[in-house]
Amino acid sequence: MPRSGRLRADAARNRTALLRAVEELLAHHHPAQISMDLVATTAGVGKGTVFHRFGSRDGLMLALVQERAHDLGVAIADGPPPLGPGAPPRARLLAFLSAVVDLVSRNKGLLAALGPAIAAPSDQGPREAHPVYRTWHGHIAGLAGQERPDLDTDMLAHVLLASVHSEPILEALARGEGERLDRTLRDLVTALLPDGAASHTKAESRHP
Amino acid sequence: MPRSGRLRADAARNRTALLRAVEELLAHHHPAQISMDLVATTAGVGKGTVFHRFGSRDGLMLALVQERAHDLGVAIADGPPPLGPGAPPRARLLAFLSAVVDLVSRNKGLLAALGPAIAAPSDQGPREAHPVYRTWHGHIAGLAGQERPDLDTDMLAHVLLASVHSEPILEALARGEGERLDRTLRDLVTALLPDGAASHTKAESRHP
DNA sequence: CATTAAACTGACCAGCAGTCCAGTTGCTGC
DNA sequence: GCAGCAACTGGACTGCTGGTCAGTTTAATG
Repeated sequence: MPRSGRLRADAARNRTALLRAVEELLAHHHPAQISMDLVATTAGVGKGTVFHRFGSRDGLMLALVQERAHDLGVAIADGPPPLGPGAPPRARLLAFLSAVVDLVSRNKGLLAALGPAIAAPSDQGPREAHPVYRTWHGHIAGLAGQERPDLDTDMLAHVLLASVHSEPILEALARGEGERLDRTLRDLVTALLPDGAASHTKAESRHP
Repeated sequence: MPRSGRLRADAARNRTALLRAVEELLAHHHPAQISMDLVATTAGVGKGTVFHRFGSRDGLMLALVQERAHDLGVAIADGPPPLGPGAPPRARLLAFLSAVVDLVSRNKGLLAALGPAIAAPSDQGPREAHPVYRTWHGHIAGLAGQERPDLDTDMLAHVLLASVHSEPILEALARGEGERLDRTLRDLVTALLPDGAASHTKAESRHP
């Protein structure tokens, strides 16, 4: 898997063709029955090309997820409130969770693709969660920690994110019931971070 | 996969040998690298026997999970409070969540085994969640609904259960950090179901 | 247009879940 | 006790998968 320098014209074309192919296949088939051969054929390239570019099945899925998550990443870093900086943590958190639910809802297969990729390739030691998960997790934990530094916000963030990995919930999302999940997460967060929870308006978070 | 009538002596012996084998393999290896061939060899039987008894890889995993979950199932149906009937819903819910976290913690691979089995074998329509998940989900939703019938407790139960399916959380559990998860779930539930939440002591839940 | 490194390809490999059936074995009625 | 049979057993076999590689093509550069 070549480093991300400038891609040759044909390479770039094939790269996007492959991502588009996965995207489409994921919309109509369950991830488990999408073979790399099928992806390659759909994209109109040889199978070797897939592995030359993405290294592995997980690499391909990861690339797709990163592409889809890119906009949201920009929005929380630089965008306008309440998603971006400026709004109070609780509002930002609620906005972020809504955005994630929305993102996942609109892309049925997105997290189904992410799921396997977040798991172990083999049984090496500590395992690295992939960048998208890390970013989302850090964002949630950070915001929650500003309002409730007394909680284990690290674990809390994992719990909240877990909901978009669960099969039954992904099914519900596929059925268009994203609103229900959004509402439930909202209820949870508002119950946990009541309106004036922060001890200081200008939050001074403690980093343990 | 034969119906669950009385098993012949040798069949019963092989059945438990196979379950023990999976159990042990799951303790030392990642689920993805446990082949049915390996399971059969470890148990000292032929591969055909595995499929004759359990039908499929998922069937085998499911059987193991059911065995492990059996005691808990009995405890919530007939056992003493707070796990069993008799205690107020909130206390039962907290006790149940602790028990689940405990169960999963003590069996690293248990939910890792359950994970794939809960997913789609192919892309048939509605998909059946397996019995253990259904039971757990129904229990949580029922208890929560008694205290807060205004909430979408069905979705809430999915969200709470999702935490024991998440890879990062399973890792944490494997590292012995079950207490952290237990605490976090506790915080969530107590925030959501405050002490005297139920409008009626004898709850009358609404089934949508 | 010549050169070169990058990119492409599809035959190939090892390993997997699941099938199949010929041979074996525990059970049951007599 | 034993005969007969259904249930059980095992391991060779199949079809498919993710991943590899040596040989070929092609975009970029001066």
